[in-house]
Amino acid sequence: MSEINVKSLIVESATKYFSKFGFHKTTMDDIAKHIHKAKGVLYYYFKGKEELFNEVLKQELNTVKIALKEIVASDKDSLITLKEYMLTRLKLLNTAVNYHETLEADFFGKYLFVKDVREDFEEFERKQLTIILEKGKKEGFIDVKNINSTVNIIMMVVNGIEIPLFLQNKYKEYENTIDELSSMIVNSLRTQKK
Amino acid sequence: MSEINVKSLIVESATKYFSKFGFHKTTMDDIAKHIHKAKGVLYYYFKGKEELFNEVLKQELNTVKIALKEIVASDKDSLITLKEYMLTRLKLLNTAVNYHETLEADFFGKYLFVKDVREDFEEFERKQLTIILEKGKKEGFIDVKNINSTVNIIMMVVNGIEIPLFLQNKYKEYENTIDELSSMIVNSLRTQKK
DNA sequence: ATACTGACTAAAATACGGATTTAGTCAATA
DNA sequence: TATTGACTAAATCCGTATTTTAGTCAGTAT
Repeated sequence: MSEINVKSLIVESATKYFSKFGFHKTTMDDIAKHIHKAKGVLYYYFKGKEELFNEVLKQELNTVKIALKEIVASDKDSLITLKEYMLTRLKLLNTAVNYHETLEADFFGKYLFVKDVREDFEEFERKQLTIILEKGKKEGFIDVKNINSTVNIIMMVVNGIEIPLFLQNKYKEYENTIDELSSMIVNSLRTQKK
Repeated sequence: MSEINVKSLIVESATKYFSKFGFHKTTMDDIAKHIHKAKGVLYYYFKGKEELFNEVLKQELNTVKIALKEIVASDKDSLITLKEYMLTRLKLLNTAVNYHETLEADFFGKYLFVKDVREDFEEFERKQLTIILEKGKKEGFIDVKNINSTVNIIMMVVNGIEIPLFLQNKYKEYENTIDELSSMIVNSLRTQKK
């Protein structure tokens, strides 16, 4: 029975509950009962509920990270890569319900304990975008004076639309618009033929 | 005393209070006392608190509308007009505190009574952007296949960044990024020289 | 030492009743 | 038509009692 890692069982169960009911409506007892253990064992593996949630969130974002890394690593035209990156990012995050819950962290004082994981993800994204833009610049497809500032803009746009998209469930409705928005941004970076 | 329009006195006073304390922290009595009238008189001119707030919000947005109309009516290059439109829009809305309060309308069930005014403003903006793009298309500066769809994108972007900008007071911090974002969007619409 | 239990505690969330505030009404008045 | 101010009903506030739940820990088993 304990040949299977209990810690990962806990995370698995926690993922189910947090995803379905959210952080507040999930109790540590729910999770413990679900894996037929006493509640105390959760505190053997995790400092507390917040740390456990962070772990779940981290794993959720990790699958997104992996997919995005793959896109960035591809040897396609960097303009295509950028568009794919944006579309995939939004598509995958659209199903990341625990991430959705933490969106409130930015706008209220809520979910402050999730700051580290969110910042880590943001840093990751900045890095990937920088890689894409640098590659594009080197190859001559992309023309930007200041890469860092361009990254800021893209981050601002993709972060900005998250709330209407995810918290108001408008993703499907706006899918087309998102696609065209991505194209638009990519176009504005395309090296002009003079 | 009543040669001056009492209705506008009420709105003036209401504007002060709503702007300073917000909708919930302002009482009808506050407003009435401030103009040395009995509370009942407010209900002679307005159906209730919500209608009064709507009137205040309407006027607040109206000054923005007027400024934006002026920009759209100018005979500058339509690409410049578009950029000016976006920057002015954000700059003016940044100080529209009652509008800020209604931003929550979108993301919670709160402030539903403000729906009409918000929708009216959105319609106004779509109209202005359409005018700019059509003019640009006619003059050959702007190259878009579908104007309506481009309007959607621009609306999505400018609406999207409102929350971080206004509710988190990041306007000053992001002023540069906003400027570059506007340039970027404008650039993506610029007719390519082939 | 490692993994786990389950009773225990303290803190947070919830429920509730009573007091207070406040939105909205209306008959009277000028 | 414009305004008053007392009145009502609804919402908010507030303290408190109750319940739920996060987190602890001494003890058990392996």
